[in-house]
Amino acid sequence: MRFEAITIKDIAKALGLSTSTVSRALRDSYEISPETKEKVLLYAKENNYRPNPIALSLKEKRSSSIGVLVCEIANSFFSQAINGIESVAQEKGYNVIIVQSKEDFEKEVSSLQYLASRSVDGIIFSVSAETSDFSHVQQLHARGMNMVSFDRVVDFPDIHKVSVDNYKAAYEATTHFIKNGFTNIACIANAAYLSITKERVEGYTAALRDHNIKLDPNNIYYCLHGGLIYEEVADIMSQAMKTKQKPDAVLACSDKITTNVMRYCQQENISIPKQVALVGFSNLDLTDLLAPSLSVVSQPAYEMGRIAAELLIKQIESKRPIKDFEDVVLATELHQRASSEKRKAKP
Amino acid sequence: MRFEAITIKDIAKALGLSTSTVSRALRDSYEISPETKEKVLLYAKENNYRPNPIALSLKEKRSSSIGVLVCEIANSFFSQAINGIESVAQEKGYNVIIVQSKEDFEKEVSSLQYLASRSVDGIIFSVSAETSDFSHVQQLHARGMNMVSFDRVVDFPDIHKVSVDNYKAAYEATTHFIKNGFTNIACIANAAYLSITKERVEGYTAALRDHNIKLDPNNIYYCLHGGLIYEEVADIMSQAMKTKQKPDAVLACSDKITTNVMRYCQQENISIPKQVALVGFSNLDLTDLLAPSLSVVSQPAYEMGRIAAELLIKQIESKRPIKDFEDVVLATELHQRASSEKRKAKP
DNA sequence: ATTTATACCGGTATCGTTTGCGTAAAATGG
DNA sequence: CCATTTTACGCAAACGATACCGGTATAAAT
Repeated sequence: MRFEAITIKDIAKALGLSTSTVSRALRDSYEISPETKEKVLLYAKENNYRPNPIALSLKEKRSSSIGVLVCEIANSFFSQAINGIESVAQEKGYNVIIVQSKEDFEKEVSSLQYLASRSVDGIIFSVSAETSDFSHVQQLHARGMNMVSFDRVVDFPDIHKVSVDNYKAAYEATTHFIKNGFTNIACIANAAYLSITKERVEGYTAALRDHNIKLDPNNIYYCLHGGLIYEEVADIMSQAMKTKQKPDAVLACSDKITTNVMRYCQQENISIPKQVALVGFSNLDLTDLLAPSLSVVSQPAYEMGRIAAELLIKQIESKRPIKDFEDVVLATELHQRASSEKRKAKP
Repeated sequence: MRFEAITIKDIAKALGLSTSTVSRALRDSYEISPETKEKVLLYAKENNYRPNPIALSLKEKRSSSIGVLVCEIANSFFSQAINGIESVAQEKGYNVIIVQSKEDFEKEVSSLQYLASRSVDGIIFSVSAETSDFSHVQQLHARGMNMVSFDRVVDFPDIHKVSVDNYKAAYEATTHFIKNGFTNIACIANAAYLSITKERVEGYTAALRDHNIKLDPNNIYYCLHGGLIYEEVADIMSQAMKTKQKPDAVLACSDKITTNVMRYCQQENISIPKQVALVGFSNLDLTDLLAPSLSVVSQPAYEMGRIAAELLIKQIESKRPIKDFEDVVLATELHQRASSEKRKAKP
């Protein structure tokens, strides 16, 4: 079955005009008499005429759609970001095509290829945890695709970037731990290649250094698959809890890692924050309702999505190539809650 | 800036052939000599040729894209469902365009209009909480748009429907309350017009009846805006807690309502389940980590998305109009946790 | 009376691809 | 060696909309 819409030809035939006249009448050209315009407009309205966007795309060589690559839609951070992207896109008459990498490198490559082959006008992307080689992205970019790097940013030049101050976020979270009396702080980070991982680990180590705490490199753990699967995080936690100097606090560097750490502690009857304190990166809106209420670093996901979409669309619609590329860095928020509370008297 | 891709014309020019020959060679037509085919295929591969989907769409009168209308992306149920839809779409070569109604009727109408004007091949939709008049949907459907009704289904004929057994879900949840000794059970439902609301309220009332508990109509509350905003739920809760016979249990009939009820109880220092027990519809994957761990009715969102997408694509690709429309009803799962635990001795 | 201006509108190419039809050259048959 | 078939390719139309390039009719100016 097919959905048949009225075309400019139908109008022309019905009114005994040529297609060009109808087209001009619809676009309110000065060359068309008021009477003809009125007739055409009336007929178009009555028959609910909409210009065929596909024909327009072919002619204008643009599709009025933007692609979004994220690792997973069903993730609070990304769904909020997509929300922001979608809201801007809708305002500007673009539609949004979403693809997921599932933190898988192959799927990321094919997804980007897919977006390009669907001739999107531009792409907003956050690379997968498995991605250490960015050449597929760079190639697309070099071939002229409009792209905005987002969240997990890439560091090649001439590209807009939208991210948060991950260094500061991790620094503040770590400092918060230290101020509350925790000193043996483990850091469970995402895959090592990711920008966010590097920055967060740097913030973590800097905070330790600035507070004269010796860094134990073994206290830093990496999730090669982004902590998407529970076992990855559980293994790390069990490994960490078996070390001689058990960590007394854990900084979980992603949404999934955070919830999986919590789940692990619950299953293993590890009390938070008594045995292990926890601060996690998360954008869920009910972390305050968890047991214990969870200290989180939250990111302005919706805002990031909006900004990324605005930058991309501006670039798409720009007549000449953009020269000045922005590197937007937003602030995170640290919410201090029970999961990282200062310990009561401990001799 | 623009992303320029190679076309069939470029190949033709480069190889001194006509476009039709190239086209046929690429489609492996028997009319083309093996040598020519090889030349064309090689050149195409080397230059990474991809057929322009927009030109194809124009010719074939199909866009290979499907629209999805949900009330909100950043909602665990819908993001999981979208995940399912996207996975099927990707397999079958479709892309997914997502629009949100934000539970707003006007936005729903314009979003559907938008999808139609973007010439999607079909639409999977869940109506907004504010929608009581379905004529905009019905019109689109009558004009030949392929549509699958999903989650909040509409009841007009000749349309595929994918939903869960909401009646049974609410019946089981209510029965669970009763078995655990709760008798004055409030039901906070979504907007009254929605199919899910009707079915859930019916399941709730049936369970009461079957256990010889008199139904107090005042114990049923409706959220006109789907509980999207906190105040809507908070008002209902404060109203409920002011009644002479305070409810001892609350059945929260949507994701947002559930978390907002929890938030209200926390802010007002109402102990769950001591003062009020709670069972909520939710698809979050950390309800077991909440304080108290939350009893939930969860829906197979991913599976629902997959089925809806499969039905829709089958319908799109069907040569003749579909006669048999399916009404897929999946089962929910009731997870019994602390928030609805039986009370200890109470004289 | 001839030119010029203006108002209004049509023809046609174009975007990239597919496809029915036409046809030259090669191959086959007698 | 001629007639017929087969092979292998090109031409052109079509999808819907736009825009350049025209053209005609009427009216005004020379």
